[in-house]
Amino acid sequence: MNVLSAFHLADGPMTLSQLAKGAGMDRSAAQRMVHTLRTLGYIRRDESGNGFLPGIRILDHTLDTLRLDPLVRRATPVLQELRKSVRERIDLSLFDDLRMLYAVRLQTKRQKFYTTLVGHSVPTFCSSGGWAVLSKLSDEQVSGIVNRSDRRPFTPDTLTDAQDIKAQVQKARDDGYAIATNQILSGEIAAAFPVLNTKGDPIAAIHIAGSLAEWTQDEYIQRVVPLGQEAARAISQY
Amino acid sequence: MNVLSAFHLADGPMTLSQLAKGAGMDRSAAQRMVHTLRTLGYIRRDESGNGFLPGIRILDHTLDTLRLDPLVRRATPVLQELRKSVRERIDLSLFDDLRMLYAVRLQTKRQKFYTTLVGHSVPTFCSSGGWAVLSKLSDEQVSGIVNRSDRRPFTPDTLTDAQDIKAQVQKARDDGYAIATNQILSGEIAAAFPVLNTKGDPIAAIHIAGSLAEWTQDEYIQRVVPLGQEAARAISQY
DNA sequence: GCAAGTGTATTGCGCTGCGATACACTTGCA
DNA sequence: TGCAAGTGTATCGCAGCGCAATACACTTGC
Repeated sequence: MNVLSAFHLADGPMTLSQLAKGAGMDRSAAQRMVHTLRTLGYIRRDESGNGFLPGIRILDHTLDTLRLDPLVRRATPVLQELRKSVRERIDLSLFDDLRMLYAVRLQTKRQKFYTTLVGHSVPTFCSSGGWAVLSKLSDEQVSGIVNRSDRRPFTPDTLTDAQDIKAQVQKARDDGYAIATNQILSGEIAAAFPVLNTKGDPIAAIHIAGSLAEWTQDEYIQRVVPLGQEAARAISQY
Repeated sequence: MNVLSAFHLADGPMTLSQLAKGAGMDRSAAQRMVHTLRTLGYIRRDESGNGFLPGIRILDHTLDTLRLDPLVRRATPVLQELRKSVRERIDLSLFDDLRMLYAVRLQTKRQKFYTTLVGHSVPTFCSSGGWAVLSKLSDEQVSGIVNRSDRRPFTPDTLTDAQDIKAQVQKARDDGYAIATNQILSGEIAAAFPVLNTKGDPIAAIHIAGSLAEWTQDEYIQRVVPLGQEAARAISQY
C-alpha cells in the first residue's frame, strides 16, 4: 500500500527510486514489491519511456467502493432527478476530515478541464460542501478542522482567516445551506446542502455549482436552494 | 489485496467469514488483515448493522490511476470537444483482455440508472468498443478472446455465436469503426472507434451511444461516425 | 570512457502475516 | 430459558514472505 500511495505525489510515471523514496524503503525492496504488484495488475510500465504507473486493476476496487457505498446508492437516482430540474453541475462529496472527496459528479455541457475524475477532493475549510458539513458539527469540531487545515488560498477570494470561515459556517447553520463564491475557482458559485446519517452526523454534501457570469448570487439562491434542500433531505437518514 | 478483492463478488456489506472465504484464508487471518486495512482507511464498517465495506481511501488510488494514465490525459479534452458536437453519451473504455473497462464517461441529460460509475466494464465480445478493438487484432487473437469469453447474452439480440461475432469484427475491419445495436442494452445503438498506441496495437475505444428510439441506424452512422473517427485519430498515436 | 541514471534477478535473514485459540455479544429456534 | 450459530474482537507463536544487500545489463550525457 505504501508503494501504491507513492503515486499520490507524482505527476507522471514514477521510477523505482522515486517509488522507493515515496514508500520509505530500499530501492530493491521497492523493485520486488513493484514486481508482484505488476503481476497482479496494480502497477504497469509506462508504455513510452521509463517509469511505472498505477494499473487499471485498481479501478475494480473503485467500482466496489462506489457501488457498495450505501450513500452513493441512495444518492444517485436522487441526484439524477435533481439534475433534470437544475441544469448546473451537481456533485456528491464525502466528508473525510480535512477534505471533501468527490464520489459522484454529473456534468453540464461546458465543463472545465478534467474535473471529470472520481477521487478528486477539495479542502473542507473553503468549499461550499465543507461549510455545509461543518455547519452540522460543534464549535470545537469546526475549530479542530479549521486549525489543522493547510489553508493555502486557491483564488484571491479564498477565505483563509479562521474567523471568516467560522462566520460562513454560522451563516450556514442559520440558513440550512452554504453558499460559496470564488473559493476554489474564480467565477464559480456553489450551493451546498449537508447530508446526515441516522445519528444526525454530517457525512456528505450535495453541491450545485454554477457560473457567476450567468447568475447573480440572489437569483442563484432563489433558483437552486429549494431543489437542493429537498434532494439532501431525501438522501439523509436523520 | 485478496481481502479487498473479495468485495468483487459482493452486493452489500461483507462479514468477516465471507471476506475470509473470498480471500481464501482463515477467518482470524482475515480479521487481522481487515484490522490493519481499516486503520489505513481501505476498509470501513457498515454504519447500519453488520459487515464491512471498502473505504474511501481507495478512491485516492483511483484518482492516481486516472490522472496519471497517459491515454486518459490525452483523451479527456478531445472527448469533451466531441461531446459538444454530438449530444449523445460518450465513453472511453480501456481494452483489458476479455473486457472493456470504462475510464471516462460523459453523460447526457437523460441517463440510465447508475451507469455513472467508473470501473464498470462490459465484455469485449459483444460490445461496440470490443469489436472496434478486435478489428485491429489478428484472427488468432480474436479467436482467443472470443473462445475464452463467458458468452452469456445480455439481451435477446446479444450475439453469442463465434461466427456472428467474427463477422462483426470483419465488418469493423472494413469500415474502420464498429456499430452495435441492442447488445448490452435493448434499444441502444453504439458506434465505437479503436484507439491505437505507437506500435499500432489497440488499447482502447471511444464509444458514442444513443437511443434507437431517436435514430435509425443509417442516420446515426451518418451523423456520428465522421466525428468519432476524427476524435479517435486525435487520441491515437499510431 | 566514466558516472549516474534506468530496470532486473537472486539470495538470505528477520519481521510480519497467518492460523489457532479464546471471548463477548446478538439472533433465532428449540 | 438455554443452546447453537452467527456476528466482531484480542492475543500469541511459528513460518513464510517481504525487505535489504548485492550483482548485472543497459541507456544517457557530460
